[in-house]
Amino acid sequence: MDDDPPIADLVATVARYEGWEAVTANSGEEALRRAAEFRPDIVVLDLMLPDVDGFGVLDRLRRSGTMVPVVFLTARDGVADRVAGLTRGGDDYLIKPFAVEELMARLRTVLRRSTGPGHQRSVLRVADLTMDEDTREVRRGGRLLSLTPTEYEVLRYLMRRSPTVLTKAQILDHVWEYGFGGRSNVVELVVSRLRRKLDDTGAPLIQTVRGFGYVIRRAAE
Amino acid sequence: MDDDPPIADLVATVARYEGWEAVTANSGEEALRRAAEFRPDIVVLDLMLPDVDGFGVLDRLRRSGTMVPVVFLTARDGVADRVAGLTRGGDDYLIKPFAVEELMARLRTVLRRSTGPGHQRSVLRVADLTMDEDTREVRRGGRLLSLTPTEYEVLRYLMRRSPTVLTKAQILDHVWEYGFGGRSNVVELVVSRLRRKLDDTGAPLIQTVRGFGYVIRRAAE
DNA sequence: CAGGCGCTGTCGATTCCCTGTCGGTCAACT
DNA sequence: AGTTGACCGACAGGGAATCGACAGCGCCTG
Repeated sequence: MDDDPPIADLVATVARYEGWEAVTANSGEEALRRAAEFRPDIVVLDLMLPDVDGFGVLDRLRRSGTMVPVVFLTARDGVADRVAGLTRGGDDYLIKPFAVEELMARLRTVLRRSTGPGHQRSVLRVADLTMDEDTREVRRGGRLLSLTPTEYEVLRYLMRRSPTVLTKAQILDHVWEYGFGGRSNVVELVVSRLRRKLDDTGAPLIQTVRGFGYVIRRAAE
Repeated sequence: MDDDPPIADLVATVARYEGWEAVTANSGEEALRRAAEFRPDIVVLDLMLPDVDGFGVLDRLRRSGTMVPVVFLTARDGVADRVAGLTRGGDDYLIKPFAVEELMARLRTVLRRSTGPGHQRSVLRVADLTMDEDTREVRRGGRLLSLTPTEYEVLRYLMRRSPTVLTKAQILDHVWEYGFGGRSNVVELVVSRLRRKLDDTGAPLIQTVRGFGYVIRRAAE
């Protein structure tokens, strides 16, 4: 549910890629109509709607009795503060421009805690490397690693998609904010820094596929 | 059970987040009906109902023979004094606007008193730090600390959710009253003050996850 | 009712760390 | 051996976190 098609499509595409069904709407009216018939498990609502008031949409959504969790999108200098208070219930919000993986991570988190009874932890694992998404602890063979936010995000994306090989462009598009200008070697750089921290102990985990991209997986035969 | 959907939703969402089941009602009639079929363990009743008399609801609830504990919500200049007389027997009340963590803490306390046989104490513990929610005593390795109300609430939230990493927005949304505008660094400040008191003795307990938020947990290896 | 005190939040200075750019070097494939 | 792609050291700009100083407020006390 969004205002400008690019963003809505972006979100829908990524969600579908994740294996979810997704429908989009270009106005508040349409959003409410489609939500009523589609019965979504989660709603992504852009509050910077040109014609409609995003909060109005939210109100009517709630008033119709649905408790579906909502994740809001908002511009930095927009209604960010008014939104802030809405994260209380387990709903969440992101400031545009955001990174696609960040959005998906938030959606997964909200879904996990809104549907499941207890908070079952989400722990990613590749070989002897583990990542706990609640505590943000990353361990290689038990040893705790200290990662910066960017390193953490890149590693999460690699682990989540493991053992798929990802191109640098894919990594850039998912982990950095959409519209990131830097056609540079940031990805290489972050991978390099990650390797230094990860492979400090044990065999190399992140492997280069020359001319294509990177994978994280147990060293191949 | 509430008047305006936002507050009712807020309460229900937070309760569900805690792992509880929750149903809401938009009128006194509906509240009584749903209470009869749902058989709740606890009722949150907003006394500032536009059409219905909150006390009437309470009376009829009691008249129907249920001893379910009730926690009231009321405006500051409302019927606070009349409510006070009703809070005997394990019930309680909050003045709006309240902080959600405060509400949840009260609900937990009332439930503990009403269902449990004896008053089993609720003591939170992280490493050598303990918090007794009955006596409000906080100790670091036996040494008693003197915390201000805000510090106490922030610490409780951090301890209760430990070892999950919480964003500043989460902390702000849960510990401060809903509708708190503060686009400021209050959270950072309170954490700073807490640290000075906590880490006075022993290793740092509240850790910064740069670019993300804070956790309280035993210092990592 | 004035004064004092403790609590809370704002402001701003400082420090530290993260991030991305540049460019030289190295490795791999042809 | 040449060419292309990958790696990573060094550096600088910017942003995040911390905390001292202070002001407003409410509460208690005299």
